Amino acid sequence: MSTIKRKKASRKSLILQKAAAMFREKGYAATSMRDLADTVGIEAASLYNHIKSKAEMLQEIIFRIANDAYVQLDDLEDEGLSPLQKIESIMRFHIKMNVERFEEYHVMVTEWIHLEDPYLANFTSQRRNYVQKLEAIIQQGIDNKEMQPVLPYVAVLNILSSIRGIEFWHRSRKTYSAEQIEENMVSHLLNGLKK
Amino acid sequence: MSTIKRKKASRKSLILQKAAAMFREKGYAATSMRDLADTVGIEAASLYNHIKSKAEMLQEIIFRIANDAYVQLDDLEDEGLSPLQKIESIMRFHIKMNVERFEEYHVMVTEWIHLEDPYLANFTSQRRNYVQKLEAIIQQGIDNKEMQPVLPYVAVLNILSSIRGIEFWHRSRKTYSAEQIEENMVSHLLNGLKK
DNA sequence: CCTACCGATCGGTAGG
DNA sequence: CCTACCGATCGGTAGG
Repeated sequence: MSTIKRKKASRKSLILQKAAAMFREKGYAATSMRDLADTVGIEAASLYNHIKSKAEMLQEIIFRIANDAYVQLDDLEDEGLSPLQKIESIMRFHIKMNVERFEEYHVMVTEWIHLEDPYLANFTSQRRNYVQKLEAIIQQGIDNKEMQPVLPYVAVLNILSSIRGIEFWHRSRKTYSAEQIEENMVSHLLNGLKK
Repeated sequence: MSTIKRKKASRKSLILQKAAAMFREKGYAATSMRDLADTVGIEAASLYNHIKSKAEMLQEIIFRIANDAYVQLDDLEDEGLSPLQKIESIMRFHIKMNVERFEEYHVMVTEWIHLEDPYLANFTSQRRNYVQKLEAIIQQGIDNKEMQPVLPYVAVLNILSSIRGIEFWHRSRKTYSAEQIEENMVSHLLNGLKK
C-alpha cells in the first residue's frame, strides 16, 4: 500500500510538472486538459484521478513556490546581516529560484491573474506583505547610510522585475551562463543602491 | 462618405481600445469575443464588421506600440547624445509610454506569445534587434568610460524588465505619482551603470 | 486508467 | 448591426 501511495504521489507531481511547463509556454487559459493529458501520456479523463480540477493545479504550482520564497525571507531575519547584505541574499535566492525552477517561477509571476477567490485574494495580499518587508529592509539601509535615498517602493519593483526578466534568458540561446547573469544583475542593481 | 469612413475608423479604434483593456485584465486567451462585444455594446457577430478576427486585433495592438518604440529609437540616433544620455532618454520614453498607454504596453510585453506566425517570428526578431541596439549603446558607454563594465545584455534586461514592472504600480492604489516612479527608477538604474 | 458522453462556450459565418 | 446558427473544443462526470 505504501508503494501504491508513493506511485500515486509521483504521478501527481509529474502531472504538475508538465502542467507548469505548459502553463508557462502557452499560458494557463490556452492550455487544455487534453493537451496536458497527451503530454503525460494518458486520456484527459484520467487526469482527474490525480487532481481535482485545472484551477487546483494552478493553485498548487503557484503557492508551493510562493511559500518557499516566503519561508526564506523569514529565515533571513535571524541571521544578523546588514540591510544591504539582506537584499543581496534575497536577490541571489530569487535568481537561483528563477534559474532552477523557471517554469514554476514564471507561472507564479504571470499566471496568478487566473487564480480565483479566495486564492486570488490570498496571493495578492501575501505578495503585498512580502514586498512591504523588502521595502522595510531598504528603508533600514537608507537610515543606515548604507544606501542612497531611493524610494524603497521603486527599488523593490526594479529588483523583482529584473529577476522576473530572466525569463528572456531562458527563452534565448543562452550565450551567457547563469553565473554571469547572477553576478551582473546583482552588481548593476546593488551599485545603484549603494552609497 | 468621409463622415461614414471616420465613424467606422473610430468604431474600430474603440473596439481595439476595449480589447487591449480586456486582454490586459484577463489575458488574450481568456477574453471571449462575446465579453468584448458586451463591453462595446453590440452583438458578438457585429464585431466582425470592424475587425477580421481575434488574432488580428492582437496583432494591431502589439505592432502599433512596438513600432512607436522602434521609430523613437531610430530618431534618437541623430541627436548627438552621449551613450548615457541616450539610455536615459530611452528609459524615460518607455516609462512614459507605459504610464500613458499601459494597456497596450502590457499586452505587448505579456500577450505576444499568442501571436501566430509569421507575426510571432516578426515580433521576436524585431525585439531581438531592438535589444541589440540598446546593448550596443551600453557597450559604447563602457568603451567611453561613462559606464561601469556591466554585461550589456544584463543591463538591458534590467532596464526593460523594470519598466515592464510599472504594471504593478498601475494595479496598486498609486501612493506615488508617475513622476516619482520615473525619477526614482531612472536614478536607481542609471546610478548602477555610472562610473 | 479508459470509453463514452454531458452541457457550455468558443471563434466565426450566412444572410438580411 | 442583428438573428440564427455552425462545427469545434472546452472542463469535467458516470460508470466500469
